[in-house]
Amino acid sequence: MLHVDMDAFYASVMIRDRPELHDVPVVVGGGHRGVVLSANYPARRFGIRSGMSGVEAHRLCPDAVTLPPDFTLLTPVSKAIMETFRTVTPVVEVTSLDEAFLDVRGAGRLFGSPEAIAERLRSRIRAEHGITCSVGIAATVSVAKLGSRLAKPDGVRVIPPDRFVAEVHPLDVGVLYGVGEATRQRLHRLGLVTVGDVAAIEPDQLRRMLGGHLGAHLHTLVWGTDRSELRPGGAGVFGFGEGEPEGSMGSQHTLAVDLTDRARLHRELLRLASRVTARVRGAGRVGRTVALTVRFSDFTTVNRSRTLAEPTDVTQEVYDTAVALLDALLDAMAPRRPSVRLLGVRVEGLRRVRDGDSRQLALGERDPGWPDADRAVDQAADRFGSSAVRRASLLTAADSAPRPPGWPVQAIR
DNA sequence: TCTGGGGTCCTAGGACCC
DNA sequence: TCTGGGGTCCTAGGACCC
Repeated sequence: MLHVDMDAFYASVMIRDRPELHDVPVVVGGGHRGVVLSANYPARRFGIRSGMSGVEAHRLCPDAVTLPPDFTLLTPVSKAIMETFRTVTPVVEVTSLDEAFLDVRGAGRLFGSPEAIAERLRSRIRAEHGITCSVGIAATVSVAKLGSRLAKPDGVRVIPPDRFVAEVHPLDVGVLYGVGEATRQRLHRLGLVTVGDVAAIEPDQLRRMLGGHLGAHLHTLVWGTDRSELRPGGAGVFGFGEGEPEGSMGSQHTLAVDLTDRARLHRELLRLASRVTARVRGAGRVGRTVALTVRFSDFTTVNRSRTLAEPTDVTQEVYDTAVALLDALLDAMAPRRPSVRLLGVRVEGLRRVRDGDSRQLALGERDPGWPDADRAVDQAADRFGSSAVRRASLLTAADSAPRPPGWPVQAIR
């Protein structure tokens, strides 16, 4: 099993063709109210890490160059790299734009040892894309993942089963794939600091201490015996695979300023619902549950959801449901008028559209016009770009400027 | 001028049915 | 009249990942 992880992927790709930025600190993401997505190694020398707030990064290194992520650049590079992986094995589990697990057990005859395969992939990626990556080699997913982390940057680390205890048991439990900050704190409070400390606990006791699933899972992690079979295709980073879905699609946005005004919040919900349902339709899916996320200024976050009688991909239905959920939430909090920092809309319980769905969707008590309006919006977006068509209620003053001939009409309601 | 946006999975309680 | 389990669906929250 190989885990291949690009080094500072977003930053590396964004500055690849800009040599003047190679040796200066570069931060991708961050900015106004955002967090750092990626930082190159010069920036990391100042203590900048991904996940940190943009403000914090700026404090650590005011001279760093900040770039927004350009997915028209990043996505093709990612896809090409994943295709390179598939030249050595068909069993590739893609977990994000910049990392994947490879089952190379069947590739030995053609390509040699896992170490040889790792070096082969690393040199191809360096030659074809001008970026480096790190590889972990082990028997299971979590150990391979740990290996690539320990190998960074630009290295390879093998952790064979017979060296697992010696190499991993002395480390902090937080290094394990699946042990985040909350679980790490919980274990530390129980006096379990290293991986070895947790390994010394009987599985039954671990389950009693932490709950059935987490206890059992943790026991496999501390002995390096978690899963060794991959799920080819992965988590649908580039869209769904062929299997029946389950799953969800959502969109959320931190507002430029916190808002209390309902009309403006509703407008934001319309923007989010439009974006989400366009993706749902584009994937040929419908979903039954609409979920709303609201983060308030004090950073408390609540979720409200409603399951519809029939699955939908109709913008108006998702929007109406999200508005109802938000209004009910805010009404329940009255007379306080909490200010909202972030809104999110998600469609859950997705499944593939079946024959006859579209007719069903257009009948019954539903407004028959909306699916047609959605289709028109999708077609115009295909031709002119997603910013070409918006509800009139989302137009700003700048949008009323004259348009070039042939530019599509914008108003739908 | 603290703390993004895209997801998955698990837990737990209540409703409802058998 | 009281007592009971199991299963499924829905909702809310939380942990985790990149």
